[in-house]
Amino acid sequence: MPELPEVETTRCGIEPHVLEKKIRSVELRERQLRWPVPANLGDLVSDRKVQSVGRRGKYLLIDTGNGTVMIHLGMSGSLRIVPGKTPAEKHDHVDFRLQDGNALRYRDPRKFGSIHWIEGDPMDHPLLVSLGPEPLTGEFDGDYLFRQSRKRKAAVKTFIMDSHVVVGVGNIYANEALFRSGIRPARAAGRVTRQKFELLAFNIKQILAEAIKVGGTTLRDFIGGDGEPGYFKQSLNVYGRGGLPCRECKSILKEIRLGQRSSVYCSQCQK
DNA sequence: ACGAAGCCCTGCAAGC
DNA sequence: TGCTTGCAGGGCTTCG
Repeated sequence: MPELPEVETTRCGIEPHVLEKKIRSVELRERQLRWPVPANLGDLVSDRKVQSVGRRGKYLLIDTGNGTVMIHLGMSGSLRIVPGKTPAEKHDHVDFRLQDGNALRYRDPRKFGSIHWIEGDPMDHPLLVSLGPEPLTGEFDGDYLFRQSRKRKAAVKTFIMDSHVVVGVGNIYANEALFRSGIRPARAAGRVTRQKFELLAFNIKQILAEAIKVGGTTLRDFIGGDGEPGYFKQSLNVYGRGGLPCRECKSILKEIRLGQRSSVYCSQCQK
């Protein structure tokens, strides 16, 4: 389940292997993802040289000069570099064959991901144009969250997971950031104090930055490996620990559902 | 404008 | 052991 740190780790991992490289051809084995992959993607990018590998939220942006390939990994997707002859396995849907003999391989068992072709400025694309700020920039802080949340009755956890508020805060890190900040996930966003939002914004940045840092140490796995950054083993305080004792105060962690997402919190530590 | 619910898909776990 | 059922999950879309 790629969250923003995994997407950024993926971006860093593939960048040195595709930047300035020419795409020779594209093999589409499965076009039915979240949205259909353009059938003529191969024609559009063949013989094009990759100009940059960017990211906006959880969308990867591969600029080929005449347009941009926009890739989302959904929750089970991965992108990795494989030697050209590596046989495709069951869920390996797309290969971008590179001039150097390697291929950039897209795998996505659950097909929640997507691949778009964008001409013109990718930031004008409907899926990107109304996204909230990047969490690791100065634009995102406690004051921003406070201002955006006034009169909002939605649960604060749902609020910070809304990509129109801020991008890249998935379920796992939302749970963890709220725990660290001492805020109950179900609390109405409009009733969270400015001070608590300062803390929350700080913790979101901290957690995402930590995860990206750890992900960076496993970059070698991107070549030929399974493409799974190993940082996931990091100890989580609440996510996946419903019914278990809180690591801080030992009381039993509660698990509820908010917006159809599992939410775990400590009723002692979080108010 | 906001919020709640629905939907897409597959692997895995639990139940029989 | 093998089959069936249920569920998780990102995020867009639809409906109220």
